[in-house]
Amino acid sequence: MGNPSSTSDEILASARALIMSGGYNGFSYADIAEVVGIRKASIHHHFPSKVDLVRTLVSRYREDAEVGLEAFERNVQNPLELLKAYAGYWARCIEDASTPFCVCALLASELPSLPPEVAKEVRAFFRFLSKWLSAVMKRGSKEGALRLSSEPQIEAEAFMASIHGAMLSARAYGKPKIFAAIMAPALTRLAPPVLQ
Amino acid sequence: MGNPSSTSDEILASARALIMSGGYNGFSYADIAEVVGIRKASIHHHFPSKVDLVRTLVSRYREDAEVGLEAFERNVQNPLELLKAYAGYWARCIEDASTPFCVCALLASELPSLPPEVAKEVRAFFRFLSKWLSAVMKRGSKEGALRLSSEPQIEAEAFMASIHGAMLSARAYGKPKIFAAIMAPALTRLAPPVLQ
DNA sequence: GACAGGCTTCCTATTAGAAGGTAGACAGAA
DNA sequence: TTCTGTCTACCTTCTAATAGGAAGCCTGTC
Repeated sequence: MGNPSSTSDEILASARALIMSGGYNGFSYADIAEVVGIRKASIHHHFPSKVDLVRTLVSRYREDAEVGLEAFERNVQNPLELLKAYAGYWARCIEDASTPFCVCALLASELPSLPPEVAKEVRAFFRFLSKWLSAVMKRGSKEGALRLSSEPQIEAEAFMASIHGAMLSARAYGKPKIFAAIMAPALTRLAPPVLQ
Repeated sequence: MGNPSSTSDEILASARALIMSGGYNGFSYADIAEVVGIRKASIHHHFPSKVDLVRTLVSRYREDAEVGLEAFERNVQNPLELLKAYAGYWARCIEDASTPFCVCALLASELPSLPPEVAKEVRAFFRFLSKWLSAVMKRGSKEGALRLSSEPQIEAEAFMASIHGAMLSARAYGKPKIFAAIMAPALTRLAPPVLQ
């Protein structure tokens, strides 16, 4: 702990990439060991069990998202632009294949078979993202920066569902561009009349 | 082979339920053996390898979907009602917990780590569903039964993304009702002006 | 009708390897 | 010295898969 890229950070980073590709049961300590270049037993020193590792990883993932969204809000005031920035962030991640899928979206799909401690963290991520999107929708509606056709909470859930579904389609078709193609009309629809 | 519920059908049915809960790597031959009440080795008689089993399962899943959607089209002519029937079907499946998730949506999220033969079948399912939705959108647009704000193909992809994303949220929150709550505005938006 | 052969289905037993995890030793840093 | 991080070596359980055989069933032939 301390140096910019400690072993435990490397373990978390490789586990993140592996989960992103195949979910909780899609990777093993042996896979991480090979990527990081240490032995399996050394991983247990940092994370006694697989549950510890993934719990930490998901918790960290949510913290990173919190920091990232706060940064967005400092740079972008307009709620519509904020949603565009969020969708654009994922469009770039998917198109450059750096982060082709949301860790928590993948884990949520496996939720019933996940260890309870991990499931809890995944649910916390969904609640956090939903809350943030709800707040953006609510503010946008009040300021006239967004045109909502339902309650802000429902609009937030629908927006999140589009993001996750579009991500899934991009993966299924192997066509990253489909993500932006799906999100573009969803964003246009939210634009106030004056901008259309 | 022949009797209404053969052993191989029982194996496929239990594998389907197990995949729906935890994906490709979330179940084993031992799990199926316990549910069906036979020995692991007997499963290998029906499906020599796990890839054979899941390939058959996904292929059968697509065939079932084809038959189901054809039945919908015989009973419902109006394109908007067809989309409502499709969303309603999933709403019921999720709410009564009988089929709480789409097998292919779950497998698609794990696509990069799936055996190639299985991945191929999953992609075929997405292409099939996309094609069906596109045709419904196109016809609805021509007949004036749907009000599209984008190209029919894009509307079809966006609709499918909403279905999958809403499914994921219902699972993440453990609240089946959220599925219908997300789909309702999506369907209202597609209704032609005269119906609003 | 009897029976021989083949086929289907399931079994026990076993394999090789991967999984997550532990024990204990060692080297270097604080 | 003690703590940290890593190692080798090992354990147990699970995993998919195979070998070989027993039981039942169908079919054709005498």
